[in-house]
Amino acid sequence: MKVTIKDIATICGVSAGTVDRALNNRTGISEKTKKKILQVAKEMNYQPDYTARSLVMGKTMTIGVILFDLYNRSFAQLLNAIEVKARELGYFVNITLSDKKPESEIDCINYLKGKVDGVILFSVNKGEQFESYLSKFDIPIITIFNYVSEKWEYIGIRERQAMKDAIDYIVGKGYQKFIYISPPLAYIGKSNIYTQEERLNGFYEGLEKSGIQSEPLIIKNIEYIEELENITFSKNEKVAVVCSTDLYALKVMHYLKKQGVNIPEQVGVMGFDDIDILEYVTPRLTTVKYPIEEIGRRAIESIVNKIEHGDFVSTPLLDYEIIKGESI
Amino acid sequence: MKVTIKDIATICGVSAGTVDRALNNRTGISEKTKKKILQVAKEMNYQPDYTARSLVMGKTMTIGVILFDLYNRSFAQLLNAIEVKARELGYFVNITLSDKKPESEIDCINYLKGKVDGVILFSVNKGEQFESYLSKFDIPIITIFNYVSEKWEYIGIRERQAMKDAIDYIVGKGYQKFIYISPPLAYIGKSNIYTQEERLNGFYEGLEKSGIQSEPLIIKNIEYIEELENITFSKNEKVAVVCSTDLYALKVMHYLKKQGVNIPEQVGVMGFDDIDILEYVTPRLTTVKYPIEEIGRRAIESIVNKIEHGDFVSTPLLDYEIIKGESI
DNA sequence: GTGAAAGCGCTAACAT
DNA sequence: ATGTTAGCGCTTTCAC
Repeated sequence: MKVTIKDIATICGVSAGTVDRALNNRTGISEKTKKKILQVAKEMNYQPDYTARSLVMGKTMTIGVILFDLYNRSFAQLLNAIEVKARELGYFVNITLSDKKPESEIDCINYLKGKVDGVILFSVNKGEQFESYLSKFDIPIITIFNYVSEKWEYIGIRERQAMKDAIDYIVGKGYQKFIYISPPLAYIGKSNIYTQEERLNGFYEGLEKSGIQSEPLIIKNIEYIEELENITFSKNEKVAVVCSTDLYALKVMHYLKKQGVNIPEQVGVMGFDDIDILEYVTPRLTTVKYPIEEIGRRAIESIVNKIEHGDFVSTPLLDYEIIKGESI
Repeated sequence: MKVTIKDIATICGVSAGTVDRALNNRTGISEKTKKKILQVAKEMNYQPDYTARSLVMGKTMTIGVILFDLYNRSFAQLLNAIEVKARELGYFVNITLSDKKPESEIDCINYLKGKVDGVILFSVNKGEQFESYLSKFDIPIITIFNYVSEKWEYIGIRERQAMKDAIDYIVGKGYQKFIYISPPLAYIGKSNIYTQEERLNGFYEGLEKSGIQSEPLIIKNIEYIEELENITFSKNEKVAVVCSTDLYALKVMHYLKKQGVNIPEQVGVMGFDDIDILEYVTPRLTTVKYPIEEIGRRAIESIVNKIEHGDFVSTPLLDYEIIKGESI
């Protein structure tokens, strides 16, 4: 049967309060009794009941995480980092998935309500209505990647600057014509696609800075490969296809290879994310790498600090690195 | 502030017991009072306190999951399925990662002790000692993928038969020489690599059935690419490189392409898992697909049934499908 | 049909 | 230094 604090108290001939003092390193107990209690507890293989502790302390020792799904390759790394860091600080993690549906995200929040001490939110919602909803939610929330507003603590990377630098790099390679692929942009105004918008902004800024004249083609269609099918890539044009995510870039490369187009001579391809499977793909995709695990760890640290000491640990936007592959 | 059952009781002029009856559809309450209570609860936006409920019911409504990491591409699908199904049945999911270290897996089990009502275990441990350890763990456990012993409920796929069929298929394509790559086999006897062993068994059975004479080369070295570097693939030999996991196969293809080896004419490559990124890789890898999400769902269903009604729902080994690509 | 009371295992405030 | 008591929010038993 389950060993409780009471059992130990009875055996040691002390009260439950004293056992509590011993078990939790509190003051007001003699070394002698403490030692004895600790030993008995160990012998009996005592395991504290976290539920009871939560109830009396009003804390669940759990952090909720809301993501839209787990299919983005980098989320595995993110969750790994979150899980490890949380455990290190004595917290559990409860992951919920919104499946990219704004309504479903609200469900997740409701679901976590009362079950967790804080929430790490990669939001697909935004807007006033959503914010007023979030405001009623009385536990700490930290947003990651998709910015909601200045009211909410945020951790992210310098997406805009990263894409701007990437364009700079590409122009340096002699590319003059640009195609930009980012299907999520179709959801502009409908859901929170902050990171995607920032990347696009960086793209424009990069073009401007480099003085590129020709108008870029922006593809927001999820059937972006079909859009490419309408384009004939002439031998001496050097078109750069900039993709807002590695997955799009991989699909584009796959298509181009099938068409017998030379990469990077004829068409260059650029990705963003540096997902781990790039290691297995030829040619090596040129992309932007950012410290996703760092984001996870910092999010946990910050929210735990908020829970325990009242303040978030604010983090500057994290830096990135351009991975120079062979695709552009 | 938080609304409790007591608040509602006071407002409605009834006792807490009655509120409980109304909120939880219990018998012994008049329609009238029930309706009123429900309405007040809604108006006040009452949210039950799951911690308190857990304490009194002795159940946490949480299922623990132990995996070694999240980097295997298919685990995202597995967890997605688990998460969704668990929520559907009213349970939370608490994921812990053992990082492939047997000691760390024990930590995970200890960690989950008392925090969950049941555990889904993808074990890296095995052996008598481990089993006696598991036996002391007094909540239901269901093992997936890596079989521990007949004492533990298990859900998996027909790995052996799948690999056997795959070999049959490959032989049918005219391949006569075989290389088998499976680095986890180096841990034989040290950790639980049941699925990998089964695949290897299937490989041997397949060769035997097909009457292949030439001895296969079995590579158990994690530096398997380096091993391949020592091999010269002649133009007219048709060597089949069978990999126990898609990730190895991708790396092998990547290497062969760099070497200018023709796939599948000169060397054929076979994978196992059908991870989603295969979609982006040329040539399309031939591989084995199995219903990983089904495993997740069934594991949850079975363990919840055990928790609530005392019995697991036993599941036959699940079936697979050979995905005929262009790599072999 | 409803109320009162006990108690889940633990912590914290107040006595001694 | 230690014991006593109350109570976290809920469920459940037993009266009425």
